[in-house]
Amino acid sequence: MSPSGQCIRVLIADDHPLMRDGLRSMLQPVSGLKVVAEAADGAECLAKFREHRPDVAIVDLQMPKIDGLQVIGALCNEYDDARCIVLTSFAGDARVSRALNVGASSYLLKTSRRDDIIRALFDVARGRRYLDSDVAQDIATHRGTELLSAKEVSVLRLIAAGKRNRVIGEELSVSEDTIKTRIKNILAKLEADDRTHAVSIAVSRGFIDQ
Amino acid sequence: MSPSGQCIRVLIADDHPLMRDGLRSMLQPVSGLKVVAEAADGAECLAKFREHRPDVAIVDLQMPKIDGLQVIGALCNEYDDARCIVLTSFAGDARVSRALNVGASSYLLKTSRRDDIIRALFDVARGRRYLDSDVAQDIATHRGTELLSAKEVSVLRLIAAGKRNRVIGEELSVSEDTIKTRIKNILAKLEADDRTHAVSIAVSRGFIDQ
DNA sequence: ACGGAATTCACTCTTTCGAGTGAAGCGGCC
DNA sequence: GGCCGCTTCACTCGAAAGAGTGAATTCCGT
Repeated sequence: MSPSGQCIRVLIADDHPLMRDGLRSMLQPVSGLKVVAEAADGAECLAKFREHRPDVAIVDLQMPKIDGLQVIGALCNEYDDARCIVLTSFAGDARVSRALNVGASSYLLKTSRRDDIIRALFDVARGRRYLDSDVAQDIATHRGTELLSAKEVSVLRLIAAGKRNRVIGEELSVSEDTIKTRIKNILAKLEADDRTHAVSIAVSRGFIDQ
Repeated sequence: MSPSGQCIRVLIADDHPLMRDGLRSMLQPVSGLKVVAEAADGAECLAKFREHRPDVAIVDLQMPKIDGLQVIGALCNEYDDARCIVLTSFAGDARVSRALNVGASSYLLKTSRRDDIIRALFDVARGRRYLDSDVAQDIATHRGTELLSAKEVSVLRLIAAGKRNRVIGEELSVSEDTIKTRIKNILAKLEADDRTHAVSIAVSRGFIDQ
């Protein structure tokens, strides 16, 4: 059933004690699964993974110290057979894409049903990917749309902070006209009506946080 | 220990199965507490509360069908002795204030430690209020700042949707100049630099969602 | 090396924003 | 009644934003 023919060994990484309790009590009664470690932040997650080498790690994206994305990236880099499942509160195609790009095998929402989570665990342990139909739908919807470049995201963040184009240009060491061009491209890519709308869309789709 | 001298009877309302599991398994071993019902949405929460009349209800704010705020408002209206604890993922002084205004006795974040949640339950069951130091700090910081009026919030929502002042005026059936005045007041109250900044602040402080 | 995409900057022109100011009606509260 | 905050509307004016175009540059993959 698991790569080792025994139980699938699971690591849980989430900064919410409640969520860890919920996961553990959900997985406990399932035969073929065994929670071997828990972590409350990114650094602890890395350490516990290296110590226990679980078959699957369930990782929240927003964690103290080290971001979940970085943790997954580091683990997948370090171990070819690392299998990570993202379990987070927020959808948004950009977040999903980034997670899959750094090596995650699955992206689950915390609203998921028990069955989906358990099925994802078994699928991922076998080396498959598992995507929720909602989540898959989400990326499919925006597949044609180009993701924003890093520079465009940095502009968006400064826009959200209330900076004017001239100030943004100074902070990023480019001309105000360049900022205008970037914003024009951002508006086109996000199909936004103006800068404010763009920030709203970017937040809901996960390009920028908060 | 509880109002009835027996166990404190608890209702859990949360649309996340994981979170309900976590709460139940956290509260189960605590003597003096007993989870008597669970609900996965607002309507179910109302029904289960009326059926079981728990001593304390732990309610998530974002739930399907009926919003947590409305549920708490209805319950506190219906029963003088209804005690509700908000347990949610998001901080933000506006959200906290609204919850307390409709009758909630406590506002906890899902990042809370087990001890805090259990202490809140016992305090609230005794008719006291319980506020996390972080949360209390949050409202204290913005105490001097006036909350936004309903009309101002409606303008903010339309701004976030990318509408221009003229269009917002048409949709709300007032003149564009009135919209400008409202925005000016919003910017002053939120100490925002421009409309985009105002939306960012409003989202993070819980005046508008998503 | 070549083509293409991304990036940068410039210039014009119209619309929109936001500051500043003033004024008037409405409602609650002391 | 009088104060105060909310709401409404009006008018001016300068600053900022966004549309539209064009063009040079760098970087990347084939």
